[in-house]
Amino acid sequence: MTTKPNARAAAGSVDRRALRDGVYDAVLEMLLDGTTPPGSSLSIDSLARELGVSPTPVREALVQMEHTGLVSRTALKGYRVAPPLGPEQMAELLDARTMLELAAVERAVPHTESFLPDLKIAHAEHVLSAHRVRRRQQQHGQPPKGYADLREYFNADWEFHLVIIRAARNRFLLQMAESLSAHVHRLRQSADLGVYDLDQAVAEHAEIIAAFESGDDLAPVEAMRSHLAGVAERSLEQA
Amino acid sequence: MTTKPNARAAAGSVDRRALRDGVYDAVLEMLLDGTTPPGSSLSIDSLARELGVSPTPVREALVQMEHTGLVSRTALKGYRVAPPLGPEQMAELLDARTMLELAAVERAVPHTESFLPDLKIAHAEHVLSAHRVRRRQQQHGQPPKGYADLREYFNADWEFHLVIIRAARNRFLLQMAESLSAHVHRLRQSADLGVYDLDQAVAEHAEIIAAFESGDDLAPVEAMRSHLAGVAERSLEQA
DNA sequence: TCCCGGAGAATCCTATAGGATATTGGCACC
DNA sequence: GGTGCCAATATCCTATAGGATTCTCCGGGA
Repeated sequence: MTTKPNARAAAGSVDRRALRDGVYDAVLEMLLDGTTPPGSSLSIDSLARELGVSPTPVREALVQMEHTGLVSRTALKGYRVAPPLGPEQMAELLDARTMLELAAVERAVPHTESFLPDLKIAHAEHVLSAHRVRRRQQQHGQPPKGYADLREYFNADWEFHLVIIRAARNRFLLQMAESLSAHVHRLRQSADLGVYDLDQAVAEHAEIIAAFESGDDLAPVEAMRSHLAGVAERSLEQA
Repeated sequence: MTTKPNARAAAGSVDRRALRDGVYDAVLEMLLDGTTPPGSSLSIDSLARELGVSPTPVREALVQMEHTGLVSRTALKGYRVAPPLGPEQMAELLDARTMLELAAVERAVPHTESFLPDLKIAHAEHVLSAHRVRRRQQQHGQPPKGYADLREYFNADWEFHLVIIRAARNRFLLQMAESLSAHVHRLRQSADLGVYDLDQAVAEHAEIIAAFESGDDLAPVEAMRSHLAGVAERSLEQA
């Protein structure tokens, strides 16, 4: 979290964020670390005390987080951490993601030239973070679950996919992808295969790039399909 | 708003709603009526005074509404009504919707038997509300934009599609559809063709039902594709 | 032993107050 | 006449207080 690669291509104006945005990020990190037991209740006041702020911004952050599905609200009762993804929900998530990303690839193909550099940069960062995780894994034994480098690796992986989805030039597709993003991250660390998945994921990403470069319009779709099938297989075998 | 057809199939327990939920509905209605000029600013305090509540629940309702895209927030500056959908965004919306709904139909086909009754019920309500709008249109001349019967017609139309999407048995697909719903409604009243669209929409819905009943696995997809193409054509010719 | 009811605590929800920030209008100055 | 600066206002954002609701626990009765 040293850098903020949030690509606001508009102006360089870094408009100040309100406190509730910071609380949102904090709670998000807390949830994605996997330390909070799923199903447990999230008390507004507890979070407020823990973060050293008043309940008001915490409430708003939770309202904003509700639509992601990471927390569920019951009126007058409070918020609870979303239960873990069962096998069915995992399959549904992978199915929905596949549908979305294949459609995105189809729409991105005509603009290959314009986004291919970005894709290569994202891939480079992915390779780099993978290398870092691998190194860390060899030095120390099994790292803790919510390791910072691992989180960064996840982000780089997802960013690779986001570049393609952005290239589809459809803000609603992008919106759908972002609404799925939290669940995808949760799935990855739920079945914590992420560590063993490194080489295959990188290789498959490379094949996707190669497919875009081939000039064949159908190749990228197939490459992405193959990649997501691999992700699905590796995810479900763990469960 | 005499009845609440919110189909919570779970239990009959009508858990009391908090005030902020009511405010959300009120603001939503206000926005979907088309009376609020797009791009204008939404003052928290003004809304609070207008609704007779304190700013606190209004703030939370707006936070919840932000992710729908109907309002846009700038930190420390406030909320604004989303600008109207330009031709490009309309095309993107229809494209995304088509992708989503075709995928949903594919996945719903195996469960045709179980949801076909619901679909017929939804269609009946659609026909009914269409009839009501047509009557009203013949009696009085051109009704005002945010007419109650028209709103109900829109809801019935969308509910028909939702039945199919629910039958796909993928909560993430459903989640995506709901995130699109507000924009679909806005598009309909933006290009206020809705009034002249009645017969064709009803007829195409009937063809979709017939396709599901035919037993041919591909027919429903084609029927839906044809319907959505018609919607797109009728929407874009208005703009 | 099991079930029921009520007191207390914890939590949520709304209202209000005050500090912080952005916007607007006017005035001096070039 | 145009431009920049400064005060005044409006608005947002956060903190705190109090009412309303739900949960917990414990004791009495069947």
